[in-house]
Amino acid sequence: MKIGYPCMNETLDCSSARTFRLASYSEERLIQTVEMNLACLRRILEYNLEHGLLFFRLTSGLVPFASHEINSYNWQEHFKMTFRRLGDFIKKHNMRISMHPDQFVVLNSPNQNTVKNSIAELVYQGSILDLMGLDSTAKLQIHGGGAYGDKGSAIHRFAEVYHSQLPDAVKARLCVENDDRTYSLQDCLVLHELTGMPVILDNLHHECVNNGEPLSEAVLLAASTWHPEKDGVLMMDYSSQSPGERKGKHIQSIQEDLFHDFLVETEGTELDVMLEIKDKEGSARKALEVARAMGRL
DNA sequence: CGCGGTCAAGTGGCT
DNA sequence: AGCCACTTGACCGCG
Repeated sequence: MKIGYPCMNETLDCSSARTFRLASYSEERLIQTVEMNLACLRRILEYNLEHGLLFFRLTSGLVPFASHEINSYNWQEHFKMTFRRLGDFIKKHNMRISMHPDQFVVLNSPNQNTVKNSIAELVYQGSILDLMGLDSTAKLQIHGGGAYGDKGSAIHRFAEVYHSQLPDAVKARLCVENDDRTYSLQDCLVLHELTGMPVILDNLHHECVNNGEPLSEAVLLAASTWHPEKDGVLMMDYSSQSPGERKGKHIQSIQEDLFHDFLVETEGTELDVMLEIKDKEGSARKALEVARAMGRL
């Protein structure tokens, strides 16, 4: 089992998601920013290695405006070697990588322009992983999208876009994750049937929206959608509810007893865990200790 | 130099 | 009807 955290490191004094306003766009600014972002990413990966954190989610902000029409610069070529070196480091240390395109990526939107922009964003994020030379076990995780008052047809529209419009390079990496209000695990399993995409399970979202499956059963169902060679082992997002706050809100810092219970419930299934917890690597390191003490690493 | 309004993009639940 | 949260705040103009 690999344990990790998303996007940013709070210990280090750098960000790999620096950006700028569209109004300030220039090629020079773009190059400068990407350079800083990738340098910071390198430091984060080194930190992670040093602390045994072998799962990491890359921020989608590595290359600002990468899928925006204003950006016609060939940053792929310009940063080719830097990406390759990052990828070599990742592979050398057997790290697992994911990316999570944000809420604007909606493949089943009735708005064709939204779909077009979504695909461009997926192509961009996939190309990061391609430039790093990572295989298809490095994943892009998205949600089902909107329901538009008729989730059944929204699901089928998703599948149709998947088959008719997505490049193979994206399809090879795409996964669907259950969300906290619309697409349950069961809905994601239908999407899996229609497309072959593996299903990422988020335990907190599953608490919010489910069809009565206990977590232990949900984990088995999700794991069955992962092809061991092509996809790697099941990825899960782990969090717990922030007490007294809006349903689905992530907790500030890991509660070790709950994480312990989670590991008990998932016993017997191989999985990599992404900790979606506010204090990032702090909680990830605590989780590592819990897992270590239980002999799960 | 610190604060606060705003930032490329969509959706649905809550107040 | 408008606000807010979402995998992650960061930028930038203003005082």
